[in-house]
Amino acid sequence: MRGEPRRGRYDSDLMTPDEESLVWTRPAPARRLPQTRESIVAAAVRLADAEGLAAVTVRRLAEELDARPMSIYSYARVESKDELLDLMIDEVCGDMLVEDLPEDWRPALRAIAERTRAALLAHPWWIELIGRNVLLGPHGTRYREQSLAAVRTLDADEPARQAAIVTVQTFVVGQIAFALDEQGAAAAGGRHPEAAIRQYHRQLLATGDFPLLAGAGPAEPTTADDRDRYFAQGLEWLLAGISSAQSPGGRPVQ
Amino acid sequence: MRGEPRRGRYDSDLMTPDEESLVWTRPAPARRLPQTRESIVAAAVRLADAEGLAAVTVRRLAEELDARPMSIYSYARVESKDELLDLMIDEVCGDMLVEDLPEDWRPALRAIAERTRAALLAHPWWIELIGRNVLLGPHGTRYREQSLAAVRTLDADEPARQAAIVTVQTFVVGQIAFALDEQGAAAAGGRHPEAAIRQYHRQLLATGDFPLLAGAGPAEPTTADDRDRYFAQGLEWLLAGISSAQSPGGRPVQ
DNA sequence: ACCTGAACACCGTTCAAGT
DNA sequence: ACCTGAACACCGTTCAAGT
Repeated sequence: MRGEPRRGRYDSDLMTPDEESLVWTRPAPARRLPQTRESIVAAAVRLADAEGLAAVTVRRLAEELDARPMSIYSYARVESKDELLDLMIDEVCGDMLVEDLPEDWRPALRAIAERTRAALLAHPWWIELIGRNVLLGPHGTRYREQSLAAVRTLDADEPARQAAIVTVQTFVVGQIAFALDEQGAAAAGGRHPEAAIRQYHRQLLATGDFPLLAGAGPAEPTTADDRDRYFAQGLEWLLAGISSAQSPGGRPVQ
Repeated sequence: MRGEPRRGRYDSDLMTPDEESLVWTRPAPARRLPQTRESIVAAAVRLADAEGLAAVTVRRLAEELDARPMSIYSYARVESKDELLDLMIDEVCGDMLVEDLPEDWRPALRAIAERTRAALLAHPWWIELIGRNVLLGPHGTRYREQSLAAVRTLDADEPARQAAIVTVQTFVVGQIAFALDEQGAAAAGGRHPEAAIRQYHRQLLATGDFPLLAGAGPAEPTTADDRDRYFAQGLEWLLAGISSAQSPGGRPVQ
């Protein structure tokens, strides 16, 4: 399959006269198909998912794709690593889109919140990139359109509808941010040894300055289950609050 | 005032025979008082506030304090730059503490939310550091105690009280995150030229795939006023929702 | 024109040498 | 013991040279 009849000793420009090994004993001709932008962005996202944003360096990415560092720029046709990050951001925005958005604002907002949460949990590094106009790209734009569609049936004035969108987005991002914070860099290499944290915590409580924390017992780390519950609970509170903005129910709370 | 009688030509070990300038024409003897941990952390926070987290490098910080890079580690008694960031994080947590926390859960949570928001707007880089156990330090611990104190009067079961805390924290962080995102790196150097964004946006809308965005008119950038309103509105919705968790009013929404 | 090796100006941190 | 200069192994990116 792999082995083709060898035609001559030096007919390949990959072979030099002093090269003694037989062609088929060496790895495939390194036919580096030039990577596409998509394949590079996908590789970068995979890398970030697996090892965190810090692992995404131009050199490392090149290694991953069996290319030279500077080729990343050429192949993906980006002018800087920043632009590559922009592409990664928008890729994840694509994961935040809900397939069949319900008509009603309440299930629609709930669906968006849950879909967004799932995407962010799958790509936690996305949060770290906030502050870079994360909803600017094509998928991000579609996401904004989706949010507008979700609140169409919310019977409130335009500012209230906009506030509802922002509030829900905001809530999701905040939830994930704190969830990631609590599990800490624990996943990302365990910056602080668990034992050290516990001992320090005991030491602080021993001062007597934190009666309520002390009363709460030995700070159990929040479980994934807890976080699911907090998310569901908070979201329902939010939706309940927003529904009070409905015109029939009265003026927006203020 | 500055000039003191010159006592001799070489009596200072800062002066060498070939040094021709007069003592008082040169800057003060560079009496580098060894910096304290506090002064170093304060300088780092100032630097981050003024030029962003990226500007906080060991070398730059040393320059700022007229010290050698490696002295930062000695003076602040930190083992890595990561630990310095931990100190910076906790410093900001100190700014999130409310002086006189109201008794009632509702004004208490509102006060915490507003105080937290003010601190985060003053130190926007804090958000980027989430994921590092931001509430682990002494001030962070006090902040957690404060949150527990705030919900004491909330007549709901423990999980609901915890959810209320998480939800409010979460909301604030999310709000700031999106606010920073919208103003983008605009402040931080303007990654994307305003004109380019507008043109790209027009181009996307021209596809007809975004009827609601198109109908909303030329995407006005959100003003600080808008953000204040969204924050206030969202917070009230949230508090209204939480109040539905009060035992007399019925079981927590679900 | 497209691709890329070498080099540049950074970074955090190690380490051995200073005092 | 405390402090620090030089060096190391990185980083993103420039640039000139290759094809």
